[in-house]
Order: sequence, then structure tokens, then C-alpha cells
Amino acid sequence: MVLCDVPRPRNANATRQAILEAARERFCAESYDDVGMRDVARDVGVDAALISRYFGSKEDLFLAVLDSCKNGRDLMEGDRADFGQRLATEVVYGEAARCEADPTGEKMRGLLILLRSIGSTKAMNVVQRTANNRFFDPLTQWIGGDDAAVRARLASGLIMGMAIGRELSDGFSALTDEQRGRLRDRMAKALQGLIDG
Amino acid sequence: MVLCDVPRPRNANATRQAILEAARERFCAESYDDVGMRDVARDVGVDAALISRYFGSKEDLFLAVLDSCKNGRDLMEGDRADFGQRLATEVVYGEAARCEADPTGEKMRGLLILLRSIGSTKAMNVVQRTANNRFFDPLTQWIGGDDAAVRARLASGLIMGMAIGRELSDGFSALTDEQRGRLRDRMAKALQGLIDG
DNA sequence: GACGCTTGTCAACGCCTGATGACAAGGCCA
DNA sequence: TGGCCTTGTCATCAGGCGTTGACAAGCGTC
Repeated sequence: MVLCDVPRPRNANATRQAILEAARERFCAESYDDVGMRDVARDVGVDAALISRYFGSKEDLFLAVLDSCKNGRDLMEGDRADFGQRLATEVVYGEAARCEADPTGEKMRGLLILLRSIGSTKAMNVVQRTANNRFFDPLTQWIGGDDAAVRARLASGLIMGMAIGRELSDGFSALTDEQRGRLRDRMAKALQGLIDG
Repeated sequence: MVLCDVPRPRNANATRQAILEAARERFCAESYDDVGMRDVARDVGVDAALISRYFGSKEDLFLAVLDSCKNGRDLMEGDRADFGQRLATEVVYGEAARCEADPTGEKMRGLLILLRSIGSTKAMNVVQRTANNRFFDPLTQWIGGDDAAVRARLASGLIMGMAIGRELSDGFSALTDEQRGRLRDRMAKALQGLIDG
């Protein structure tokens, strides 16, 4: 997002990292198809051809971004007893809640990228191959107890679905503040119930 | 999907309808961006230029498809006491369950299209403008009772999220039959709880 | 049977995308 | 200072996209 007018110092590692971060932001905010190599390059202040050289193809770049996210693991950091409340707040209030629970919004990035990739067949092929290892399995393990796999699916399903609901309806703008509050509370309770068994 | 070798009889209304149906199938199965006008045209056995003439732009075609679906209304047909079970079966078992609850899979089409459209910015613009009227409001009204709007969001969120979970993990293939059964039951119970208040 | 409107086809346009290979410029070492 | 590897740029390619306007074929009507 930030263009530097001073020439970038020649440092392959640093620019590679900068490309990776810019791509991660893009893939969080837009769908796989909507993200162009030229867009990412412009964000970094670099030529698009460099990305191809460093990462190979666009799919490879996408995979590298997925690897650079902690994905599911982000969600499990923090107090277990707060899980429902934390996630529900993040999902229902989104950007607005960043300042308290998740200042950088980093925790949700892996999830957001998964969401955005639903659209594109190419991205889905990449994601499907690794969704279990990357996301469901660690969550299942973290949840533990009876039927952990099933509860993990339900919890992540609820999270993803509500995130989509927010997207579809422009941040639940049709709801009043009070309704949004109750939405958060109900969702938190449901999530916490799934975590606790 | 079906190509006719006999020449299509000259009938504007019929071909228009055929285009609409082919497009609906495509938009259900693939993302907005992945669906090409030439693909739809090929399905119908017609030239792509004809679609432009009949529907204007691709966005207009997409909107026409959305209008041709009953969207949220599909979900509410049938016994209210079975809602949870019906939807959970459809979402968890997908195609496999078509024969009993929803032979043609028609009920889920509107929802599927919403899911697929998440990816594309253009499709989202179309969807966002009408998601409330088209989907959340009727569901809210049908649910009724205290906090209907909030419960409607939670229910649709759970449905959409689990549908995505199925996509991401290739039909819950990592779960055993038994686990899938429990997943269905838990989801059904949660949904029914939201419907009943 | 020729006209004219409707229905459908065809070739092409302009645009954008990801990717490639030749080239320029920085920075290290002898 | 001159050579040389690394880092980055530039022009360009092939391919796909949605869309357009000119043309062909069907079909009812005078």
C-alpha cells in the first residue's frame, strides 16, 4: 500500500519478504483472481517480473503466503476461556475490534485468505490439498475431548459462515447496535460451548 | 452440460430460458470469475454473442440468475420441525443426500451462488446490494419471535460456514461415517434451536 | 416469390492477465 | 579501475476475457 520514492536498497531477502507481506495483505482483502501480480508489485514498489523470478508462478506465491500465515494456530493463542468471546468479537465487529483483541488483525488473516479463496478454482485446489493439515487438524487437537473433530468443524464453520455473513451484508449494517451486541453474545456462547465440549 | 446435435428450434423465449438455467448451474458450481460466457454458451449449444444480446453484460446475467433463484425462500419450504435435520443433511452429505430431501438440489442453489460469489469483487457488489432483501429479511420474517434477525444471521452463518467447510475439506472426507453422522446431528440440533428460539 | 423481422453465427476488437528473456544498474572483489 | 555476479527493469508474448457489429439463416406476411 505504501510506495517509496526513495529507491529500495538492493537486498533480495528484504524485497522477497516485502513481496510476501504485500501479497498476504492483498490475498486477505481480495480474492485470488482479483489480486494481480502488478498490484502486489506496485505495493512493494517493484516490477512485477521480479515476483515471477522470486516465487515462480502466482500459485506458488499464494502457497508461500499460506505458509507464511500461522492460519488456524493464530486462533488458539490466548486464554481458552475467552475463545468464544474473542472470536465472536472479531467476526461481528471486524475492523472496529482490532484495537483491543487483535491489534493488527493478524489472527484472522489465515481464515480470511481461506474465505477469499473459495471463489477461485485454482486457489481452492491449493487450499484443499492442505486444509486439513493446515487448519482442521491443529484446531481439532487443540479442542480435544470427545468428538473433537466434529466440534472443530462446527466451530470453524460457524466462524467462517459469520465472517461471510458480515461480508454479504456489509458489516451487519442492517442490525442495530443492540442486535449486533446480542449477535456477538450468542455467537460467543455457541463457540465457547463447542470448545468446552 | 448437454449439447444438442439437432439444431435448436428458433424460439427466443426458450433459448433465453435455457441460457438462464445453464448459467445458474455454472454459477452454482464455479465462481463468478471462473464462469465464462463461452462456457455457458457451449452448454446451451449457442454462440456466446447471443448471451450478450439477450442479457446485456455478464453482471446483468448474474443478476438475472439471482432473480431466477428463490434464494432464501427455498430453505423455508417444508416442515418447520424438520428444518434443522433437512438443512444439516443437505450441507453435510451434499450431493449424496439429494435423492431424499431435495432431489434436484434446488433448495441450496441460491445459497451456493452466494458462496461462490464471495470471491469476485464484481459479484459481491451485485450481491451486497440485495443480500438483505433477498436472503436475510425473508429468513428473519419466517423465523419470527424474539431476536429473529440475530437468530437468522446465526443460522445462515452456520449453514454457509459448514457448506464452505465441506468445500475446503473435500466433503468432510477426513471424517469417518460415524463422525459425519454426529456432525449432521449436532448441526441439526443447533439449527433447530435457532429456529425454535 | 420477394420482403422484412427475428433469431443465431462469425470474426474481430480492445483489454487485461501471468509469464519470459533480453537488458540496465548496483555493489563486491581483485 | 575493470570484471562479474546479483538485483531489478523493460518490452513483449501468448492466451483468455467480455463485448460488438456485420453478416447468414429461418420464418411469417403481403
